[in-house]
Amino acid sequence: MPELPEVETVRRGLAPRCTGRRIGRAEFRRGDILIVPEEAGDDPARWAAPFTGGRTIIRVGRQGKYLLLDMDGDAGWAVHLGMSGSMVVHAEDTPADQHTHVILHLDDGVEVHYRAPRRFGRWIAAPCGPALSAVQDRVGIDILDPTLDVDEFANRLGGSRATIKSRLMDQRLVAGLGNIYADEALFAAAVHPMCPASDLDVGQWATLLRCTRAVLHRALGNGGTTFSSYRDAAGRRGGHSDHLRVYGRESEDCLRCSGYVERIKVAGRSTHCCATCQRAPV
DNA sequence: TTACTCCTGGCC
DNA sequence: GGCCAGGAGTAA
Repeated sequence: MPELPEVETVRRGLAPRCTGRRIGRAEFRRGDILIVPEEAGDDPARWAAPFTGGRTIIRVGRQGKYLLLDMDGDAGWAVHLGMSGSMVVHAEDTPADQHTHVILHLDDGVEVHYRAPRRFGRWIAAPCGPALSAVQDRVGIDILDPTLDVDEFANRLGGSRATIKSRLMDQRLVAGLGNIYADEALFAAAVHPMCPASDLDVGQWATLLRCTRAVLHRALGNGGTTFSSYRDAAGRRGGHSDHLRVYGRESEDCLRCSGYVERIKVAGRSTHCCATCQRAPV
């Protein structure tokens, strides 16, 4: 389940292989993952291929969970991996299975395969601007953006009685966290996931921001978390699964106190936390 | 704020 | 055979 560390790992793998390369041919093998301008009509894949082929990739960026492929001619793609997507660099003429929905054939023979078995991923076209312009209304400041300070973090997420976990996962407020790392961050900060966001005090906001970033950096250092399908740009699994401290550890001992990890539902998502050392809402 | 939808592989 | 996982959009 690609969240920020996984998407950033993919980006770091793709960038050196793709930046400055011309896309000789772009193969869009199915249209239903594409979000393109209305004038594309009912055959988005047919619109997307010439829009992409022949252009040069000038930057591979990321904001939150979106990969941003900027191309020359002021155009781009914001690519979301959904929960099972991968972007893998292959040699020329590598066979693709039925889950491979996009193949970019680069001018040096490299192929970039976008695979998304569960098809939750999307390619969102930016027809006349950088890739980010296609998604800027749905993705807020990246949680690792150094210009995001504690005050702004608290301003964005606080001011609502909604649970802190649902606020942390709202990509429009702060982008990058999904279900796994929201649980990990809240555990690290010893904040209960059901705590109303507006109840956090100044110290807790500071701790939460610091812990969230530490959790993400640690996961990045391990190449992300793989449970089943996630792969980096070289097709490798992530190594962080064994380092998770609370996610997926239902009824096991808490790693910080004498309590145990329980699994509850918060905002409709399965949530792992320690009811003993993560301060529960009053 | 909650519930449903999309989709498929993996598991019981 | 059915349920679960989950990001994000939408509907109730």
